[in-house]
Amino acid sequence: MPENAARRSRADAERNRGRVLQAADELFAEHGDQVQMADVARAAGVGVGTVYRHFPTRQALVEAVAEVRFAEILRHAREECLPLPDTRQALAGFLARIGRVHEEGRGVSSAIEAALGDTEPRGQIGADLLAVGAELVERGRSDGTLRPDANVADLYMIAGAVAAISRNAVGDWRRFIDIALDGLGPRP
Amino acid sequence: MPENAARRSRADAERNRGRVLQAADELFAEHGDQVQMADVARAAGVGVGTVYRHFPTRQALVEAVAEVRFAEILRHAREECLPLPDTRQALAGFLARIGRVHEEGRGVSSAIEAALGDTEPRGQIGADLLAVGAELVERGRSDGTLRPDANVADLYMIAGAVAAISRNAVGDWRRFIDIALDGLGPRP
DNA sequence: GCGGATTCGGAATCCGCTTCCGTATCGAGT
DNA sequence: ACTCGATACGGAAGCGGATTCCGAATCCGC
Repeated sequence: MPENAARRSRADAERNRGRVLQAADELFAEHGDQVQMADVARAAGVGVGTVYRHFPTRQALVEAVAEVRFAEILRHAREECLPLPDTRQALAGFLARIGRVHEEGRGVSSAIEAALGDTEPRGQIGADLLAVGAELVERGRSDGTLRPDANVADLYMIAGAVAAISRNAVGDWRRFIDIALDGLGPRP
Repeated sequence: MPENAARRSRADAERNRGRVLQAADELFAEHGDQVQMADVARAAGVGVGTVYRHFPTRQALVEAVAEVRFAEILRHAREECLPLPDTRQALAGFLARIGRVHEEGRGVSSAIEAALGDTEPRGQIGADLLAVGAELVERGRSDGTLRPDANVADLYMIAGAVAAISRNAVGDWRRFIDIALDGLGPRP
């Protein structure tokens, strides 16, 4: 079941792409930014040339790994958080997943920051995440979980903060989520 | 007035160190991470070898620049924030200075993050900043500006978040400061 | 003003990302 | 099943930037 026959005709190429991506994910997670392209190639059992065939640049590889992580965050948000009846819990669960992913994949995370200067995803997944966030914030505003002037940008900003805190192990990000959501709650 | 005669006997060395530091500060602030050691040397009017004599590594140079910025934050905190009678204003002013410094020196800031994986200072200045923060938090707890369980680690964490947000231009960090301080305020 | 110690300058070296191209493999058509 | 053009592979060479090295220049106590 080739995802797109016009784009990728050969099966071995697809398989190698997957191997490289997985090897990169694991190595980045374990050794962080200091992983070299040659290491990735060796771990994936291919030559450097092959790595570059699929990911034209080190940064592109890092982004591809990042996209996998963000896709997971999006899936979790849609399937686990949106259904929760308590909006506060939904928001906390969403942010907590971001914290956890960045904490576990600290290496990936810092590699992304180093490569992109920003930890948030772009493209389709980014847009979808924003949409889910907007929905949660809207719900929060109408059910009184959030103050009336709360908006997606606030959530986005807090998400970035959670990512930075967990990535750098600068403190207890779970506590931070509580503080931030209290701050975004209705004014007394 | 040699700061330490035993450590630095020759005056020209001291002068060159200063030139390099200043050139690096300006270049990092303007061009960010992409500045090369040779650029710094040229801008400072010295050879690369001289840069390396004073800062054994690119990272060491970045850290030295960072220390200058953090010293400025510390000075501001002590002289401008501590004297403020309103603790909330003092905390906001402290955090705002962090935001501003990171916003203006975005290049330095990301270079630091790239080099250290963390944006907070170490050593004496770091300890002093922590002490000032502790004093502010203590005041806030006793005068009711902050909730009873607030602690320095919370402030430290929020400071890290402000730094990350302003560095990455991920949102309005002034608004974030308000939200975070509301969250750290007394529970209703 | 002299001499040893210290610092300077920048060419040479090292290292990691990226490119290039001859070789190996795939798979559509027969 | 076999052939052939197209596609992908591997890894050596190219390149750019950080770091090292060492002879020349400069400083400072005497």
